[in-house]
Amino acid sequence: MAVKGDETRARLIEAARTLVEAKGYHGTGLNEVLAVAGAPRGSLYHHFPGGKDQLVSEALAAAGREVDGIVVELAETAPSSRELVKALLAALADRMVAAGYAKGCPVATVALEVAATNDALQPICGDIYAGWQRALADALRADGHDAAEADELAATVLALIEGALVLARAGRSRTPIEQTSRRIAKLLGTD
Amino acid sequence: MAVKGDETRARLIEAARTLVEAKGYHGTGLNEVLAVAGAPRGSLYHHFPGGKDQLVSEALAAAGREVDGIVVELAETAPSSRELVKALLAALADRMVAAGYAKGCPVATVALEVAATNDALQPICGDIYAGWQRALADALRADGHDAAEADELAATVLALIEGALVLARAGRSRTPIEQTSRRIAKLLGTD
DNA sequence: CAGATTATGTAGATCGGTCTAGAGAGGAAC
DNA sequence: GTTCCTCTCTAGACCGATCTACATAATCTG
Repeated sequence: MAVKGDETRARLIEAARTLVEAKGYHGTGLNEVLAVAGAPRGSLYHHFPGGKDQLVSEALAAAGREVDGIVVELAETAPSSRELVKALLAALADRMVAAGYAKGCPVATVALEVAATNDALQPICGDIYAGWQRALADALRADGHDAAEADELAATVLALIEGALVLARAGRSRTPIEQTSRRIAKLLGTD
Repeated sequence: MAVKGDETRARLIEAARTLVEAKGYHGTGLNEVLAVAGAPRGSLYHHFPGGKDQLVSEALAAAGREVDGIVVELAETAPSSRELVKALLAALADRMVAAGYAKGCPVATVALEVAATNDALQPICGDIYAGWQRALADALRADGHDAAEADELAATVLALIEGALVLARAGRSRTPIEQTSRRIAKLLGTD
């Protein structure tokens, strides 16, 4: 039956997503994923014949979509892309603190770990970031920013967000995120 | 013979520094460190009785000082803190590409891996970032920036650098670094 | 019954860490 | 000057735990 199998599969992805965000690719063992998901070993290799890399790939993709969802939700009330970015930073900071600094950017840790060593996972991380940057550039263009500059500006804003999350987790403090958030206003528009 | 011991110790730190920057804390095995350093297992636990955590701690500290050195060197010719940051970004990009994207920020990967799980290493990562931020704030103040804003501005610039390195490694491209470098002018002063 | 999924068990490698033995360079004693 | 002692450091075997991956059997569903 498809239902039960899909549930197990979803639980495995969810567990992998959480653990990988907290401890990275190498820091997350399949035993721990299985324990958190409450699934037996056999199920893992049935649903993910590609092994750990396939599981982590799908977990990263799911995490990317989760952030997309947060953005979409925030976009409904944000009056401008500038306010959207500030709201996103606040939401990411809340999420990070609530998790005891076990959450930050769900892609960054793996991206750094595998950049030079895992040709299967590296492009996946790159694609997620590219998607975020594209969406950000679209929002900036829709907001009146110069079309030619939107791409560059989107990369800068994305870098600021990622960097702020790194500093915040390293120092176990949301201060860097708040500091960066205030400065982003100066970068995005003149009001 | 104190000399020979110090050499072995230094080789172990150097090997750990390189491997940890490339693959992170969990991704770096002591066997590999020993192989690269050409040292036997006994030497490791003689010089680092605290085990892996002590070795990585000292490797991170050494990496932090290496970046300090790069900054000091660049500062001799940079006419302003803004130009210094741009030169630093270019140097980091060169270093990253030359290493086949095995180098980026030597602290970031570990900082993300251990933020919520290793109480011995987390404060060390935090301290290194705090030191960089302090130096940056001093440079900004010396450059005429408002003293009250210097701290916040330093955090933002540091976040921008860290984020640019994450995006660059994730996409195996120096483009994000170049894009953010061009945008730094808008963040740092008005010329 | 057939096919999909779960449930274990286990293989083989590698992990971090510990232990003991020995190599080799000063310094002290005579 | 030679012997011997001591202390630092190297060398490598070894331990239990854990890792990813696979194999096989039991179970469930349509």
